[in-house]
Amino acid sequence: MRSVEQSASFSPLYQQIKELLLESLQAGEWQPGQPIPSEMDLAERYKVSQGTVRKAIDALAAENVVVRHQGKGTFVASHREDAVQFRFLRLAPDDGKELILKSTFLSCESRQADAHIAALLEQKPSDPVIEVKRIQRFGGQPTVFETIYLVSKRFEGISLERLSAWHGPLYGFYESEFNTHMVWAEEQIKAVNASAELANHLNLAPSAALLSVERRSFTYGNKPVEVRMAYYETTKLHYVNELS
Amino acid sequence: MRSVEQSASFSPLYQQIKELLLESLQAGEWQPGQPIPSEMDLAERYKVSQGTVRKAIDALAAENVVVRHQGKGTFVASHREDAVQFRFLRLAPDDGKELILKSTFLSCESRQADAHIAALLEQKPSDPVIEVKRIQRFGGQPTVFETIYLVSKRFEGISLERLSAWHGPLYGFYESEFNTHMVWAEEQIKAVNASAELANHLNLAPSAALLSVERRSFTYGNKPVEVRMAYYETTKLHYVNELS
DNA sequence: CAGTGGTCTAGACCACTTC
DNA sequence: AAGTGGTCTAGACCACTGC
Repeated sequence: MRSVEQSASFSPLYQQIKELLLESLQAGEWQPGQPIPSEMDLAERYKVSQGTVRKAIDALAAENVVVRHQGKGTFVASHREDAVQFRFLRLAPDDGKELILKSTFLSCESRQADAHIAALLEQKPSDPVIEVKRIQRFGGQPTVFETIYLVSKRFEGISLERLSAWHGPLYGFYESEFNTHMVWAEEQIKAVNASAELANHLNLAPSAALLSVERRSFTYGNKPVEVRMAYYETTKLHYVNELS
Repeated sequence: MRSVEQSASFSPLYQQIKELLLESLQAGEWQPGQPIPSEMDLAERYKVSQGTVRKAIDALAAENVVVRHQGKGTFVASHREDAVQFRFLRLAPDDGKELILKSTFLSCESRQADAHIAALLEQKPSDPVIEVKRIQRFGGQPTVFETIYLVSKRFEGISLERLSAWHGPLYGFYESEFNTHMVWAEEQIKAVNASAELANHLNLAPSAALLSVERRSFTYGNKPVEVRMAYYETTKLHYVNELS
């Protein structure tokens, strides 16, 4: 009864449906925040049972690609929604209060990527990348200094003005203005002593300990599109992680 | 047809089955590394369909409480298996090679918990706790200094000799010797400057930057049983995290 | 009330492991 | 060949949302 033939490496039907759904998402057929068709409609479209579509969507929901709402529908995940923020911003104040960061963008320039950044973004070393720098303040204190590298092709037209005019999480900005939704990211964390430049930016004694967080973010299809080199001043904040 | 009546706050059958399975695990009915009964047997036991048992086990597998092996059975998760190591040890060498740490235990004493530790372990401030200190070396260099606090009741008879005689991950030791399996943990990470004592232990210049990792680990039933205060020297290693 | 996702069942068949 | 988990189907019914 299965409508797709089996190959040497067996892939269950619901996996294939999942891939088809991902392709539609990648192609922009359904936009972040908007509903995808109902399970019944998709079952009809792909000529499989509702249960099989359900399993495909379950897998996408487990990966936070899609969000289910009983009685309403299934929606494409969006960074413009509050609940999603803390998946990518793993900082919390030590006193348990709410985290409020205030962003100031310092620069936004196109430059040739160095070999390391180019490799991380899967670009040719000669390709240009966009470099953005910003500071975030917590309770008035400069607390986070970030250098952000973006794949040029995807973010054409980005500027210091547009960044500064945006209020809200950066990933919401990418989504609204550049049609780019981040699906997941990997981080490498170290403790480092502040350089003279960093100490200056963050108003610290030189050699103060800072948390160094290198993040690489991926959009649909596991394409890396952003690399961040961040430094967190962690006397009043901490990075939170759950091992499960 | 459902064999359990509904209450004010609706809980689906498979959730209830999941809770029953967790109770059996907590009671030690099935031991880590050993198989639980087949889905058919469990369906018979709880008088539900195989599909419902399946959904309960799916949930437990998603939480890493249990591991499925097609054709063989479903097994209680164990820290004595290689694959599980990296869920709780999130360190990786910068050069991409394999991580090999060599443990040396420094002390193991019973002492009265201070208020903070007692609260984290959900003990009364007057209750005793066990305090263990150890150093881990990476490529000969002292790299990790840890102070570990354990709930006394669960770890009666622990000693420096027994700790030193064990080879392998500590969580495997807890499992084998004290019948205690860790299910999940939460970590709070900061960057700090090394104290004189730490600099001495880790053979560093004073005020070197160290990664401070405070971990609280939980066994079945979300009972906290271990707190760790660890310091990582991160010039050749980094902490890895995936945001998904 | 209709439409959505969520649960539960029963049965058939597939893939993998072990004997 | 027998037993395990894994897939797929079809149908019934439940819970939640919005008109």
